[in-house]
Amino acid sequence: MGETRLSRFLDEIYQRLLAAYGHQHWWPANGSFEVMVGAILTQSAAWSNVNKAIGNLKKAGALSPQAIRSLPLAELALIIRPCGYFNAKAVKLKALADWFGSHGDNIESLHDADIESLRRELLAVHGVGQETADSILLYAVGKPVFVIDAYTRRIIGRLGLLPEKESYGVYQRLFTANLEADVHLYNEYHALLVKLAKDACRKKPLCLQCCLSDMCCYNKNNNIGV
DNA sequence: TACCAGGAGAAAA
DNA sequence: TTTTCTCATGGT
Repeated sequence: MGETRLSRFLDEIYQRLLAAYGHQHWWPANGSFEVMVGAILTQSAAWSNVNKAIGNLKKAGALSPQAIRSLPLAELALIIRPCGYFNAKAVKLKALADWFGSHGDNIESLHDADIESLRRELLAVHGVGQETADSILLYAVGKPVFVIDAYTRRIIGRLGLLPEKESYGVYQRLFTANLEADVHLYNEYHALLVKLAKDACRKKPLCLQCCLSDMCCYNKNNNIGV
């Protein structure tokens, strides 16, 4: 990756966010399988509610791939009820546990797999879309994959780098083509974007908090296409 | 009361 | 192929 104005700009964003918020210590979970479960449960759900559902799974002794596979669907749904969409997510968790089982319930077995084939496998699992697959690859498996979510779109869109409705792949390439493929960097960068978006004021479209407020409309000011 | 939260799959157009 | 609908609890 060459040093470009865009890569310097993305690095500047990262440095400012890190200075403003510090390390985020993501993903907030104990172990890789808990990360995978959280990635499903957090779909269109507030993390506080996901925490309740994960707490319920722990209390029920059901936070393992074996337990999720063996629990009756209705019982699993009841356990994860606080995070919403519980019937749909119970089906998704079972599909994920089945997939993990096909790898021997062993995260180590995934470490040597190449990213693209592993991503294709995950996308074929019911309930796993691009964001969920990439969250699992980055935060559970430890692959250098940049996660794009609604928060990332909102911030990058408001900075003027890309239209908010641009495709997932284009958003992902914005980061991967301009940053070193580094697991720690991708981990922290995404977490910091989420932190900023949660702090930002939704009622003011260009209010991105003080640390980035002067960087808005980068594309217009610098005439750089991405 | 209404809106939103660390999406994705299925159905309809 | 693209858009719309559905899934649903809990906090603000």
